[in-house]
Amino acid sequence: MGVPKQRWTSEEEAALRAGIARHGVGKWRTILKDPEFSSTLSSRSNVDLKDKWRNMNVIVSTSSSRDKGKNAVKRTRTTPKNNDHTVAVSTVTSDIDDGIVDEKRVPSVPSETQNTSNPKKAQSRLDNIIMEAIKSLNEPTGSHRTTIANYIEEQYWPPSDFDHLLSAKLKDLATSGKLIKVNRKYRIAPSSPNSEGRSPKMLLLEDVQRAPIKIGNNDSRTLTRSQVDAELAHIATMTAEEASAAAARAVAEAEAIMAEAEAAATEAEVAEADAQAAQAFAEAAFLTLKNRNTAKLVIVLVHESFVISLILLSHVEPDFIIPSAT
DNA sequence: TTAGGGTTACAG
DNA sequence: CTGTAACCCTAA
Repeated sequence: MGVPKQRWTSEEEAALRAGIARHGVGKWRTILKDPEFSSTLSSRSNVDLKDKWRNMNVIVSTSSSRDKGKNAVKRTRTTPKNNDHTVAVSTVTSDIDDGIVDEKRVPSVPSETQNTSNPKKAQSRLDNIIMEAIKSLNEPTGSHRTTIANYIEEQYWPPSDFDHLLSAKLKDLATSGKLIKVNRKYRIAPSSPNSEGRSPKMLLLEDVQRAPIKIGNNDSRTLTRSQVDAELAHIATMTAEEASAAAARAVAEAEAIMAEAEAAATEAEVAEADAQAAQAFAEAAFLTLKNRNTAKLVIVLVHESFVISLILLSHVEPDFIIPSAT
């Protein structure tokens, strides 16, 4: 028929992103009904939104596979060893004031002191986040620092000194040629040296130092609502800095635990072990965070890799979700 | 209505 | 031919 394929325009993509930021992932119908986006997305159905979002989140398996060998590997498959942990996320609560996004990813930014053991992927996570932000903003003339900061604040949970870090990083990236600065606006350099190694929206918890952490493998089942509430109450009294520091430590420990779980899974080399390890990891991670007085924790398990998302907000309803794998 | 698998159209 | 993005189908 006359409409071969309706390619998504950047306006539509922006509307979708904004809609998701406002209503959350999965609320396609809601987004569509929002007068704010209904106009630009008038020619799209809720299913279209879902599909588009899926496409935008496709895990880019860092190509490098189309050389001479024929890698018939699915792109969603990550190699068991030294692989990356895709952090995606989802969840949310919404009753907070407007402007608060439901979906946040947690960058382990607070401690920018971890690149001592990996000169290869020298890029820090913040760098990746910045690149992603600029890419997502997709402004033809580049984006202002404030715009970038705003985007990151919506997508992640920035540390208190984030603005300062951002400025430093932007300057650094511009100096190193990864970004081009024009009239106070930053844009991705055309031939970015690492144009291959970036996954659009994945944050990686990577190469964690193995730590002697023991996974409490018992009946530490899902915590009850009241337990979480109690923790929450405690959190409410914490200062942003305290919570921030606690979260940073929690993330570090969670990463270590993840390394453990991953090792276990590798040894067992069985899908089932995968699930078990993931389960153990989830429980351990949660306990760790619980002890750290984290306000809100959301753990999502996915079949192929362990996906963990930690959300720290001081005054929101706690969510605790552990969908089963497979 | 949504999530996920499958199919088709298009570009490189 | 292959990979990607839009679109379709259907179970839950």
